[in-house]
Amino acid sequence: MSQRITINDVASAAGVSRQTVSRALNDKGEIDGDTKQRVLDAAKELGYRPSRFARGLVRPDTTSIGLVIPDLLNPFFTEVAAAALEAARAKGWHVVVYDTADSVDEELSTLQVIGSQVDAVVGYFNLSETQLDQHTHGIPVVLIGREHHATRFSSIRIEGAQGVRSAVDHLVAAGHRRIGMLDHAHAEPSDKHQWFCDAMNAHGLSPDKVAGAVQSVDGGADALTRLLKAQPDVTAIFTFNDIIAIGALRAARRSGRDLAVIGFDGLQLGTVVDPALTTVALDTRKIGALAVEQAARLMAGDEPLSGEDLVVQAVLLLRESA
Amino acid sequence: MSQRITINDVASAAGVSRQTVSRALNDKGEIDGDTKQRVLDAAKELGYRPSRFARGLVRPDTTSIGLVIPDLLNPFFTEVAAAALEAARAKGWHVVVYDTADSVDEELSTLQVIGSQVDAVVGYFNLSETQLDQHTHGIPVVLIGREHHATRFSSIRIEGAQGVRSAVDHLVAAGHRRIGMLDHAHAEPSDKHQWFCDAMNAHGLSPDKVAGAVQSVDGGADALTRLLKAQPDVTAIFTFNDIIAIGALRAARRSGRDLAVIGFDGLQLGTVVDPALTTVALDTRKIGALAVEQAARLMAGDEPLSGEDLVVQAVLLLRESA
DNA sequence: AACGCTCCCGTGAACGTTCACGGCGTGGCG
DNA sequence: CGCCACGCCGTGAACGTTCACGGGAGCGTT
Repeated sequence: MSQRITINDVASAAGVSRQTVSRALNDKGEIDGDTKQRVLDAAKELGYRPSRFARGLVRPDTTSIGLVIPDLLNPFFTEVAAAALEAARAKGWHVVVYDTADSVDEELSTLQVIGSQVDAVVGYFNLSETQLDQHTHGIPVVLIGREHHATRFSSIRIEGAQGVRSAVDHLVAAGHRRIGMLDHAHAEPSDKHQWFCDAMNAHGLSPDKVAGAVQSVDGGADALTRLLKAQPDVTAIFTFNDIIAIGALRAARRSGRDLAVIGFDGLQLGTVVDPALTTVALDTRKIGALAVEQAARLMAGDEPLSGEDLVVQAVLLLRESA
Repeated sequence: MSQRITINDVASAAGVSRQTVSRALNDKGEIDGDTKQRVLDAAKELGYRPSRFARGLVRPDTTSIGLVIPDLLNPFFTEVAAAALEAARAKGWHVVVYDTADSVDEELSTLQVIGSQVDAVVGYFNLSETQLDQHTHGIPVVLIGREHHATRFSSIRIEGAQGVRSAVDHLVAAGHRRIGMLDHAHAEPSDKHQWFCDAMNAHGLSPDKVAGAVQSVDGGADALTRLLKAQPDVTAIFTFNDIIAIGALRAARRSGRDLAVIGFDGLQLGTVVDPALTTVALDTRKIGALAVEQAARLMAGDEPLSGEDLVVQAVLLLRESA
């Protein structure tokens, strides 16, 4: 029936041996021109396709890593993914991409199947470390934006306190005193909110004008109008991410208000809106490259990067919106 | 030295046989609880990691496809990729993503290495079919937005004439007569330019107001100012893609001009700008899903999709910019 | 004529895992 | 006591390819 066509089938069809077929297909030399052509014809005729597994077994020269992303359509993750892809290509690696839709179930089912396909995993997870450990079949794991404990794991740390501080400094220097924030809509406040509070306190300002926003453009617009209704005297805002900031920007312009806006992420996207978005930027290329580099060290058993080498600093990126 | 740790190493370390180790690691049953734990400990101790090749050889149950994209940072391709990822996940497939940076060299080097890693290839190529045939090691290939000839290949066709026609109809109905176009900057005009000309001619309008634009926001802004300088009486424009359209929109607003703009692609991104971009939309989800489905049929040897089932129709998507 | 070299080509072995089978001990039942 | 069933474990074989080696034919040189 639908048996697989092996190199032996091609060999007997062409009247030669395995090895000769192998030589013909891999441009090895030590083969006559005519025989080579005959073998190639036979292979095409039979629809022969070498088994990547058998080849990988005997010549284990290709490594591939899994890249786990919560939502590829979110431009931030797209940028990280593109950076990781580029870094991996430079090493000659293959990257298998998984989109978990920010769901723990999807993460689990991804992990289930990932172990037997890749040599290391890099990305974003909501799963607990215990669960990661359990389902990951012993391969190296690099967590982005999250702490780790087991030695098999490693993590890229995102450090934003200074960047947010600069943003608030900038707003204060421009004369703003009543500065609000649009945080995410989850139950517990984000890291960014904490950084914002610290920065405000350092200026003796009270960080009490906060609203939660769904992570979308409309969510940002919505949250801004709510915040403005409750706190009409706000003159500037800082947001959880650029997407929300863009929504806020739109809402402000539509209501004819002059409002300074600073986002977070540093997306390219921020340059297409008008005014271009001032933002606390993360170097997504660095994040991707670091993650891949760290995976490389973990796999090779080299001294892994650590401490300061593994943190990505957020920095204020001045454009037009503040 | 840096020899690979095999199942046999674990076996002798735990004082059992291969098979028992295999059972322990795969939750197979037929194994004592204590022995299982001992094996697991030994495996962790040694840092054992099963070879995906050996496993794949004996149990060939996982299929994976290659997705080749010219530029992941271009939101259009991101959307296609996300759709393909989703469709593949539904089938339990793995997707290896390659970004070729729109370069023929990168396409070649990608192909070089792709054959031994995936069971089918889906995506965008500039390479000639002969070259594809040569470097693709006999695996099925699905070309997006491009014709094919060999039977091993298949292609998803993008049909935009009607959509562009609707766009021009819409502009004409709104009273516009002097309608320009911002095409891409390549030597030969694009398909979209042809469609545009046909639509204009159908209205007895002359499609002579055309400028070439680099595919970026700035490129679009730039091209628009050039076009407006040469043709000051233009009241509406159609663009090669949404990115260019967004640039044009910005340039128009900054110069205080009231200009109707219609883009092409239907990106989500078009909703974040203000005014939201009216555009001739392509169903990226359908493109991705179709490509994966077709790859599935090719691999299974089933009757492949053909004719009308393989075309994606562009349709006018009215938002605010026209 | 013997030797060596080059050009082709074929044969065992190995890669690391799982499958199919068989075996051994223990306990229960007739 | 004999038999079978069951739980646990080990041994050959197989998956499909490449590597290392060996060998024969043809030709030129000594």
